[in-house]
Amino acid sequence: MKERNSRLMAIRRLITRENISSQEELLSMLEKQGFSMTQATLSRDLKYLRVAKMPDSEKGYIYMLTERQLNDPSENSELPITGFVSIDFARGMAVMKTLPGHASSIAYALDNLNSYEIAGTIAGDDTILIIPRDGVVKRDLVHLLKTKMPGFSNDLVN
Amino acid sequence: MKERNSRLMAIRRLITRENISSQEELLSMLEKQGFSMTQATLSRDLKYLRVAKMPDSEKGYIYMLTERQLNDPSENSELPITGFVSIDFARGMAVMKTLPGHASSIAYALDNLNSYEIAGTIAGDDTILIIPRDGVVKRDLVHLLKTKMPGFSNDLVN
DNA sequence: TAAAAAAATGCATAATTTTGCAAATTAAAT
DNA sequence: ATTTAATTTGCAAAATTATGCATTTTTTTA
Repeated sequence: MKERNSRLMAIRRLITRENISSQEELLSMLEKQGFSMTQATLSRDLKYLRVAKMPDSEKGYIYMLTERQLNDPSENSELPITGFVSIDFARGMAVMKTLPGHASSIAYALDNLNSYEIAGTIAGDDTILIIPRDGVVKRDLVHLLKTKMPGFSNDLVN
Repeated sequence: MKERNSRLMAIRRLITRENISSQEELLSMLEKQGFSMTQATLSRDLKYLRVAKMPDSEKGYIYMLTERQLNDPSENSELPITGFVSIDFARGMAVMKTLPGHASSIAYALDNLNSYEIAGTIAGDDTILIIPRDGVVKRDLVHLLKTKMPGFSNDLVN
């Protein structure tokens, strides 16, 4: 149903933007946005969204998004990439190392994949910062690269 | 007290090694290890440790550690850096300002520290984005820079 | 080392979250 | 268009977690 989906989106949005410490609190925020539901449903939504509750120094406890999993089944479209060295994951982002001078061309190619997973890239001389969309995890990105990038091997993933 | 500390350690250990879904469950595990306490105390311990509870596909809900560990075994190896201006922290990352044109050389030097704390850097003309590894916090990075970068002062940290 | 301050803990209970079950709504199949 | 299967939801109650307060234990201070 459409209602449920937009509600789930709204929940994610609220959780990232506000520090919410209870389901009742979140519930009233949702109601202000026009959603009507019970706390029980919200509990199930949070479970579905894999939202975690963690201690917070100022608010006591707050909800926060954790990692997700999902992705597009569009496979193989080949991407001629040379100069790739290795890739690291940190801060929910990927740091790709390339041969000196190769960063921008590879970044350009990555951008042109127009893949959902990648929100954007920034290239230096031999390093590319890949910013994945919210909810996209390491595995999603590895999967993407594996299918789109000839010669990409797990051995190069740190 | 010593008891409390070893208990906190034990809790962290158990949480990383097992998938625990309730405080009662964790409590009985702790009792098997010789700790005696009530659920109330455990609740406070988890809060102190900033342990989050998140939905899990197999166990329903599980506890998990959030932030960090620290590090810094190797000290002082000096790094001749000039052109450094200031550093800011945001989004779990560091944004370093340099004199115009100095960014890439400093970034290069930082890369060559091959320090665990830094996953990678991206340099523009007078700005460097430093991406710390997961778990590495501001203090860790400041410590690293203080020990490796002559002339690095707290005054330059925003 | 006695006194004072701070920290930790248990108890009981409040607050919050999860869930079984039945009803309602939506999607699929005939 | 009906019937059937699947999904979603509310309700009420169970399960789980957090916390105020008094007490004990530990640490500091004089």
